[in-house]
Amino acid sequence: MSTMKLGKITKQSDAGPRRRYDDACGTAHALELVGERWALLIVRELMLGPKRFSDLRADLPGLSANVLTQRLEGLEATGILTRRRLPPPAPAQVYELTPWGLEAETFVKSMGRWAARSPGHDPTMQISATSTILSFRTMFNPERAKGFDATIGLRMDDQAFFALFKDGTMIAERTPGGGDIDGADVILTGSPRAVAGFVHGGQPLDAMVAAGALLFEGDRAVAERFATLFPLPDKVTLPA
Amino acid sequence: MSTMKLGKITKQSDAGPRRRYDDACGTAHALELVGERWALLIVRELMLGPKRFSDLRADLPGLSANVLTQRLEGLEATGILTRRRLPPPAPAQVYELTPWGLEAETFVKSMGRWAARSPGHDPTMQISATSTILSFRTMFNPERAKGFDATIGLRMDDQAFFALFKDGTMIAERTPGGGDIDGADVILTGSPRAVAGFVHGGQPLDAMVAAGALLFEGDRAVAERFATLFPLPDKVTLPA
DNA sequence: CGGCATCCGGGAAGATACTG
DNA sequence: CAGTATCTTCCCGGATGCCG
Repeated sequence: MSTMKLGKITKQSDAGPRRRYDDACGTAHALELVGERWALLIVRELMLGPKRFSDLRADLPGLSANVLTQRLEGLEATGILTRRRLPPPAPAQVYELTPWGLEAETFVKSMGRWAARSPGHDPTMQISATSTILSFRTMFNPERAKGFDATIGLRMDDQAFFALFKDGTMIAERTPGGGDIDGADVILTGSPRAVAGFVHGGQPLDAMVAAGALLFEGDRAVAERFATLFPLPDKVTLPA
Repeated sequence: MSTMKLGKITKQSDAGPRRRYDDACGTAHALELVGERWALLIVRELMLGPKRFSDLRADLPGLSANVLTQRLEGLEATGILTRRRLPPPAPAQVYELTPWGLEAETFVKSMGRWAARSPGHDPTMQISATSTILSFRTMFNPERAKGFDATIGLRMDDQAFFALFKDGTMIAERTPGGGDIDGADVILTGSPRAVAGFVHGGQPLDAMVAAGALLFEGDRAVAERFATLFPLPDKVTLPA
């Protein structure tokens, strides 16, 4: 084997599914873009900002490196994400949604809201930090946030997020560097699952803190109020 | 091989995908419900009312009976659709979305709108009658329909549809029996592809009628106006 | 360690033929 | 018309290993 670098030639980086639907319908085309297994979950994980290959692997347990590579190639080829190299300080490669890729948030949330009504949906399973924040954006009820002005800081999986409430609106995002939420009225630290259990599952704050699942700092009343702003939709009752 | 009928015993009709995502995120659960190949397109085809097995096969070329059976079982088991037997006159079996299944229209349309911006989307391909009507619902622009009061009848694939415009709103549906659109201001008859070509593709009515692709009856001005009410979103320009 | 390529086993999807 | 049975193909998932 020589050291010749011919690898790229044989690569024939095809993107997209080999099996077509041959359908002009927009929905069918959407499925060709993000309908393959894991594709939409990868998009979801990038919704709050760029991530590295290994971040994606960590946040999507069960997804093999093999398939992740294929999906990233496909999503890049269709213009949903781009691959970018970070500046010298941390010369890592990250994957980032394009503006159009970001627009997928609309239907990703819409799908989540619909599926949350399924009798088969179990909200107590493993969940990623990104999914948790997106679930806030999905289930946020402006009515309930009337008159609630506060900032909530969240630490999950060594990342920092914040939710800023003002005039019945919410902005929920990931902080760029991973820090800088110190001025928040409340800071909650714990696994995404614990945070979701508190906010969506209605589990009492005291119990979770006592169990060591959640770390709490700041104004207790604000935290309690925060947990009421994201009501889950009613479950469907199957005709059966 | 004996003629013993043991088939049902070994059938173990499981529904849903064997491969799980194990993710509490609503989006992930949605993918377990309708993320398998063809599943969402079957849901789409039922969006305007019940259909028979063979209707679905006809409207989804490329989908084999094999897979259709599996999907229908899965979608029934999760409560997205039900199987119903029609009364004596036509003792056929039909598949019908449950109320919850119908709610999927929200994100089906949202996906379609998003994907229509894809550079890879080719609206001139084959399309089903149902998709065409759904594309009207998706792309309808109330602003452009201000002051437009009219009823458009459509005949596609031996089914009848209508679009009723009033006060800047639109109701677009399939007629139950397949007829009764005779009072419409305009009646267009042709393949879904031809209708979509006229409405979305901006192809001139005269040319299409001359080519025999479209049959036109009624008020020409109304027809021309109708074709302006569903502007497609701008295509994405890839950074390349 | 991050980003792949490669090989392998199991299972889902596709095509065709066949049955009540 | 409404599926079922069978065979083939190919995708998915896991493991391993290469290379910077």
